[in-house]
Amino acid sequence: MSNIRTVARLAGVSVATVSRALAKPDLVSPRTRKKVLAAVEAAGYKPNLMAVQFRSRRTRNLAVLVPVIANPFFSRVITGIQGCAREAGYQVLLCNTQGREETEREYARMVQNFQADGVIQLRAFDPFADSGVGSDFPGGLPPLVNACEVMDDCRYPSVKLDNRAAARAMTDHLVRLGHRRIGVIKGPQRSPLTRDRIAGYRDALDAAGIIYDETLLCPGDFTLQSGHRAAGTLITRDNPPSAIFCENDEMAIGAIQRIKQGGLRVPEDISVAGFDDIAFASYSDPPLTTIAQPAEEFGATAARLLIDQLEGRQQGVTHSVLPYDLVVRDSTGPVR
Amino acid sequence: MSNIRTVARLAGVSVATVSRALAKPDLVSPRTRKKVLAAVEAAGYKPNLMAVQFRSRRTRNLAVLVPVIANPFFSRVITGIQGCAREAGYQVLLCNTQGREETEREYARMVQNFQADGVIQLRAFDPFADSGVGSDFPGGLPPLVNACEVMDDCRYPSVKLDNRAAARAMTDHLVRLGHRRIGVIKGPQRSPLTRDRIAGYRDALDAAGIIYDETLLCPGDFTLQSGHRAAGTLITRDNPPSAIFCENDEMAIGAIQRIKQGGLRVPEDISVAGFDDIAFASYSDPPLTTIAQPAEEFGATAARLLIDQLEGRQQGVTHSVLPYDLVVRDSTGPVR
DNA sequence: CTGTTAGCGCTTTCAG
DNA sequence: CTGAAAGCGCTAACAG
Repeated sequence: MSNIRTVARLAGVSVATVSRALAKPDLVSPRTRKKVLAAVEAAGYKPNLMAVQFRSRRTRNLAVLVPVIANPFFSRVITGIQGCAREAGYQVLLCNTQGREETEREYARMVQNFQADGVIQLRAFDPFADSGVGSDFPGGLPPLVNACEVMDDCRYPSVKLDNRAAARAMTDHLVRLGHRRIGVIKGPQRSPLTRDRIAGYRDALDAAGIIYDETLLCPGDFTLQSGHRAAGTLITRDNPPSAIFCENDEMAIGAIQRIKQGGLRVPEDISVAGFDDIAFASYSDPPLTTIAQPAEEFGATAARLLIDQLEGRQQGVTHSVLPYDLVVRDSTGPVR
Repeated sequence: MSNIRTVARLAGVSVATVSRALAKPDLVSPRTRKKVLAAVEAAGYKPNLMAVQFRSRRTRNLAVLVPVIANPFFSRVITGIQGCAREAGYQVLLCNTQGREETEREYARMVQNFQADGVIQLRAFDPFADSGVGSDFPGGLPPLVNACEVMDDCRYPSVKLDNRAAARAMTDHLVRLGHRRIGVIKGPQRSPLTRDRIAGYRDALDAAGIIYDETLLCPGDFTLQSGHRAAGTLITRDNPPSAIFCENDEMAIGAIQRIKQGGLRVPEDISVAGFDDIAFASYSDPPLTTIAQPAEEFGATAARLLIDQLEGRQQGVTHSVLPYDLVVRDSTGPVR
């Protein structure tokens, strides 16, 4: 394996010149540059990035903390992150955390260990809280961007949807169709997503003069199974809802299956709405009415924000809110 | 940021001793070890992994080349890789390649650049071919493991399914139900997966004395859309098939939608079978008959093989074949 | 514009 | 069992 010294010798210049010719071409005369490049070629030289990183104290790695990789929504977000990172010359270190705080803290430590330059956290949890870090970083703020599910009073740059407004828009849609008993299949209890979407749901109810009935809310955990189960609970109770708003598409798809198994039709007997607009949403039967989120853009924006911060191109903490889109398909219809 | 020298001073020992106390505790007396650990604590010392990696010439990073991250099957494979890597103290560098050879080559170069110790390739393409590498590595073989879609005569360790046998099992199942005109929605033309599955399909046909009719095969690209489109072609032709074998679940789900839109019922009018058994397969309507693959295990096995190779715990090139499982649900039924 | 020089933080011989 | 010393491959002052 040839190193920078080999190249220097071959080109008849110093190692510093080789380094410059490669990293900062305009600081070197065209002639020398050409010589160096030729020598690089001849030696089959590949810079040892480990050494480069070590010396320049930057890894160009971004650690991405994902609760569950195998989730179509997160997959899209990751795709967005990876695309933007690549363009900017960064790599993505994937960290599957299962939403465990200890695991998240451990991965976040990669920044202190110099394994990664920054962190993108896709969950509302601060892995640096009480870690005594902070003073080590400019502005006392570890290089983290919080995306998708964002902490309250987030001290980091963030990217999210206006979940409350989106949930309200969806509920309004159901109300306009005449529904007054609208069930909800919720996401994980402690998530701000869940709380905000419920708030939006209540906003719409209030505006329509419908009284809020807590017994219409069922817990879920964003899986197909939990949607299936929760729908079972809702449709077999006394006085079941005429519509169900699910906090993500997977649960909606699970719910639709359960409803049909109960001998009911969607949307004739009961309307079902989702959230996210994953690829499968338009292929469910019936195709799902849902809220489309720009998932790839979440990722790209988060990466952009983080990289700007890392490269000192950022003043202040930006909180970005991305637009949603109510997509009406066939799983919702007028109340009977 | 404290470094190893700070700790040495605090503990009243040399830096070498600190290094040993941390990396190879049994080479150091218990008393010294205790002193060092206390000093580490007091200084809030975190080893600079960049330096460690640089010095020891290992990154503990695995580069994973994925054609499309946003694909439920690959998501599961990645989950498996990441879990195994984490246990062994490795990180996963995610590389979304869109199946572009140039991008794959570029990412594979991370190994030569010392950004990653090894590569897991999920596609049947050798990113090191003709790169003149080889002599740099023990056994002349770059540290790569090929998983899921495996190259022919693969020179690397590999993990795959017996796709031919699996496709035959599925086709046999359809034949047993009385189907004799069985359409196929294929994967990408040049993929060994496609070729092997078609071979298995033909095996079953031959065994049943059914003549192979090439016009029953439709191209697809593993997306929902392509399944939808291809099914349209098949059901609107003269003498349409009574069953369709799709080379993955997404295309099957797309196909089912198209069939229903054509006013036909699944499986009464036409049976549909998939491949992969993604989570959505059991939630389609009707639930999909498919071939289950141990996706997470693909990932875990690939990671294990690669790490064994990296740590010199491997002699010879292992080719692992994982078991499939025919899962019969409701999308296939007897021919009318 | 280019060369000299001094390390980055750590691991690893090699002596003791 | 421990310390001294060398050096991994590269970058970044600093002089010229």
